Amino acid sequence: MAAGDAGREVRALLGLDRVVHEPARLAILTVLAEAESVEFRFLERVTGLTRGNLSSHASKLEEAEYIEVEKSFRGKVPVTSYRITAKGRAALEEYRRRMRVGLVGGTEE
Amino acid sequence: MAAGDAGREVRALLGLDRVVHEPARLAILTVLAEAESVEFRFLERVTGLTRGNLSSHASKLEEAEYIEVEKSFRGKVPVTSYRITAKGRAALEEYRRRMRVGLVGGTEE
DNA sequence: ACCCGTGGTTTGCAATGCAAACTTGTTTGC
DNA sequence: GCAAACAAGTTTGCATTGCAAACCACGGGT
Repeated sequence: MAAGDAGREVRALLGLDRVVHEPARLAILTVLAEAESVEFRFLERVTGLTRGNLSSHASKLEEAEYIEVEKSFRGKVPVTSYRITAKGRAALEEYRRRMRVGLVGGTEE
Repeated sequence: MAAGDAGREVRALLGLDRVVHEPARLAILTVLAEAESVEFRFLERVTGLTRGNLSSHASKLEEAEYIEVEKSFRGKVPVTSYRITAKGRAALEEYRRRMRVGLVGGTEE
């Protein structure tokens, strides 16, 4: 019945950041937002993504400068760690804001 | 620091219904969820989508049986109206639930 | 008769998500 | 000490899909 002013909320959905909107990347950013630094293997386990997908989504987040990558060695084995950037955190916050606005009436009826 | 149990919430994101997840379709469903029946032109205005996109997204929602289409005439001009189905409403509710779970900590820090 | 506006649908292209194959290096078995 | 298996990611190929632009059908002016 609030269809008259649904326009504003609904358009918030249309403006969602596509980079963040992809579930795999949203999952990655969500995890990174809660820790200083997260290792590839940990992300793999916690998200359940395959290595391939995790790798390519991480690359896309890196291109967008939403995360930073740190490559090092633990002993002799390579370890890749990720860290969310300020830009990434801002994008995630904005995404959440928009999504919350768009999810109007989730509790009603 | 709640990274230990982040897995459950994060995986909720990975299970998001792709049909609903597309912003244009989420917008359409959101509007339809709030009214008995909605006309094409109204949807066009309120979402800001082009006719082409609106038409094809509506087709996809119809294929998924999330909405029903009613074609009629107002005088001599064709009018297409959409109505959300029970299945569509359920899918939208489930989507919102998952998204809310996944959007953990949106207010913190 | 012709052009314009309304109400949609179809088409073509460029982007992208996913899984499977590949790469680089290390450890283990014999 | 050499080959096979394993670890940690990355790259590739394909099939899907979202978007915009072109298209179609029809009624009303002029």
